[in-house]
Amino acid sequence: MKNNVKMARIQMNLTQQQLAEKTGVTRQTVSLIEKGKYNPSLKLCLDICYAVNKSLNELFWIDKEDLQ
Amino acid sequence: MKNNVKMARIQMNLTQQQLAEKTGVTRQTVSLIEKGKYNPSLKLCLDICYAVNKSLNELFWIDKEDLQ
DNA sequence: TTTATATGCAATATATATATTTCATAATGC
DNA sequence: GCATTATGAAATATATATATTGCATATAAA
Repeated sequence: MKNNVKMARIQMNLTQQQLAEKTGVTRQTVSLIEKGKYNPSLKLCLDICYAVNKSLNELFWIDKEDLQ
Repeated sequence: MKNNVKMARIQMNLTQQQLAEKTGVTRQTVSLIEKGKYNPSLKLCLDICYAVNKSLNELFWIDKEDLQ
């Protein structure tokens, strides 16, 4: 589950801890998502989008051929 | 978790059963997602997008003010 | 050298997405 | 009327996202 969360977070000058607080999850969850080790829920994806001012497509889109 | 899955599925002339088969889940899961009773995983959202040829933003975006 | 910050990772616990099975109902065609 | 298809829903089981806690390391600042 590759994504652009880390890049967007850094652009917004947020630490993992700060993004976690803004989205209501723990730092570990943010870390695992950035590392591509989790398959996050839609609600969490949306909360991350709101926190870093990006769209679902910008942060989470993966072309069909590139999934798995 | 309101979304546009049902509309897109019908546009593609797919039954819930057919969409479920294309996305590798059960009919019940498709039903609950269309009804807004589930918070689906990103991978399933992407699989649905591929099946109905829509983007994450088209099917699943919710403005911040409209989430809960 | 110490202290604080940022991140990664591992182990266990909990919540919930999803599967499985079953039943109900409405619509359609025979 | 009966059979089939499409959908909704409920009950229980399973897999996994997420929480919690704790530890390790690197970096920077004091």
